[in-house]
This record gives sequence, structure tokens and C-alpha cells, in this order.
Amino acid sequence: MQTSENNFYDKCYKVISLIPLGKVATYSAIAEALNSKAYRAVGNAMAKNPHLISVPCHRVIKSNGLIGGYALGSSKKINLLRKEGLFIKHGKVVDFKKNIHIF
DNA sequence: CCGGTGACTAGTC
DNA sequence: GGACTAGCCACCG
Repeated sequence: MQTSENNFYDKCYKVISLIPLGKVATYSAIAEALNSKAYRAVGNAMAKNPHLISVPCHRVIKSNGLIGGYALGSSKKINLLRKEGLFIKHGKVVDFKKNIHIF
């Protein structure tokens, strides 16, 4: 019985886990990868973040390049992204378009 | 079924 | 470029 591993949420986590280190993706991009436009639902999946450790949700940012939010605090998210080689300025990723991961 | 909610987005002023 | 509004989809009670 398929406990539950084919939901919209789990799909989000799966796609996000595909993001390589040093790269980022937008909520809309993830929704597109799921063949949907539910970028809001993607954010909901992160908000529940049952896989905060297993999934690099910190690599997910807004389409605007803003950091967005994080379960441990946006500051922690910025710190992690910086350690991955990304540049953050004023809460936004610098040249994030060059580090966007395309699925 | 319906209303409220959210780690969003695009458009307008 | 900052602030506000409306539209958007999935989940929960």
C-alpha cells in the first residue's frame, strides 16, 4: 500500500533533492518540474518541511532572487548558501540566474 | 463542499 | 525600486 510517497509534497522534496550543490532553484521552477503551477503548494510543502535534513530546501529561493524563508530562519539559509559558494547581498542572491539549476 | 492559510508571483502605482 | 493588490494551487478543519 504505498504508505504515502506519491503526493504532491513528496514530489517537491524529490525535485528539490535533485538540486546540486552551489545551485539554486525557484519555487515556480519546482512547480514547473512537477508539471504544475502550484508554487504556493510548493511553499506549503516546505513550510511543513518533514525532510528538512534530507532535502536541501535551503537551495530554494524566490523568482525575484530573494532568499524567502527557512524553517531555521532566513539567516541560516543565507549562511548555508554562502557556504555552498553563492553570494548573498541584502537578503538576495547575486546573479542567482547564473546559478539557477534547470531540471 | 467551503473558507482560511502559506517558505509565491506578476502586475500596477 | 519599494509597497500594495489580486491571482494562484494544494492542504486542513
